[in-house]
Amino acid sequence: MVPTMEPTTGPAAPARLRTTPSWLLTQTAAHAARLVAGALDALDARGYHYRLLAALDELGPASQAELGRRCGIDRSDVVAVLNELAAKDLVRRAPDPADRRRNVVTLTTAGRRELRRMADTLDRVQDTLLAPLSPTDRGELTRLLTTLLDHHSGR
Amino acid sequence: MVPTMEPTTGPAAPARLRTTPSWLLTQTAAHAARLVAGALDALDARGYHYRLLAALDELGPASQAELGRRCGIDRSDVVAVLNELAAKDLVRRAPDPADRRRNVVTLTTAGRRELRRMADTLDRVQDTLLAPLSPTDRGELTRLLTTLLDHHSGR
DNA sequence: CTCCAACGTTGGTTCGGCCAACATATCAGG
DNA sequence: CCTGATATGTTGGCCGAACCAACGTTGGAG
Repeated sequence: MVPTMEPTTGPAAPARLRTTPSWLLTQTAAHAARLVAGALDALDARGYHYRLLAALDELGPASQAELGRRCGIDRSDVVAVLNELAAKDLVRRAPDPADRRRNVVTLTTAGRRELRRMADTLDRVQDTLLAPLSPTDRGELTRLLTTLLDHHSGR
Repeated sequence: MVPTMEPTTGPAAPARLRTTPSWLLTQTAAHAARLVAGALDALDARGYHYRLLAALDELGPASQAELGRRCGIDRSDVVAVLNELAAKDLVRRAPDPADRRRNVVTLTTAGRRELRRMADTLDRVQDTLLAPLSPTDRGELTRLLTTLLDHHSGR
């Protein structure tokens, strides 16, 4: 299930909070996460699933550690999510002959198809999320956030 | 304890993610949350504690439900956090004579002092967080996020 | 050959955000 | 006046994202 939380016209938050960037960031992110979760829920997926599928699509077959590093997901969490993806045959996991420590994770055809559905769904979510912003503002926001993200994730 | 996660120069994330606003938002928010949590941890506090103290300082004595509404914190969570704050004498909880369903929560002197410390700490965090942005950009970011937040929280 | 590093895996933890249920108290309508 | 809807505080849960420690296996560099 997924949170409902419709337009509950809440009273204004304290000014001290409303003017604190970190608060603005985490709150808007929370709203974004709600939208994403709600949309992915209909596809029986979560954020981690999409991230891994997207990475696999872009990188091609990769090890679990590599996937985790790319997506900012802990190795241990990658295991669990990959189990779920494999159970749905969206992904295949095979031992790497070249390095027997590794598993080579491969995107299946069904996986690629499912990724597409998720991507389409999420595209619509982005529009809902950014609804009040002009195209220019959307670009600005992306630029600013990218700058922050690059800065805070080791260059 | 608090997550460490220093500048682990991670490999670039998939482009599909890096260009998705909701992803940028949640990721930067995660970094922000780490910084905030780390800073507040030194004061033996969490985000919820700061939010409630800040709201109390701005609203004056208020009921728990009101506080929750203002801060976007669930009633049930307010109870727990208020217990912790009361245990440290940062806050006092008394039954409202005018409406016996309610508790009137009051900020103590120690509470006001502690709020100050937190606010100072968090001010420094904002600077760390926004380090790579010019003053102009910081303003822009604040503006954009505020717009989004207002839009998505019932006007 | 020996260590150390990397990998996958298991089994935890924390924090923010939720929901359901209940008892008590208030309040508005019949 | 009574009765039913509504608000409040409280308890006790749940979930997702993000972490961490530890273990056995495997690889590689010295």
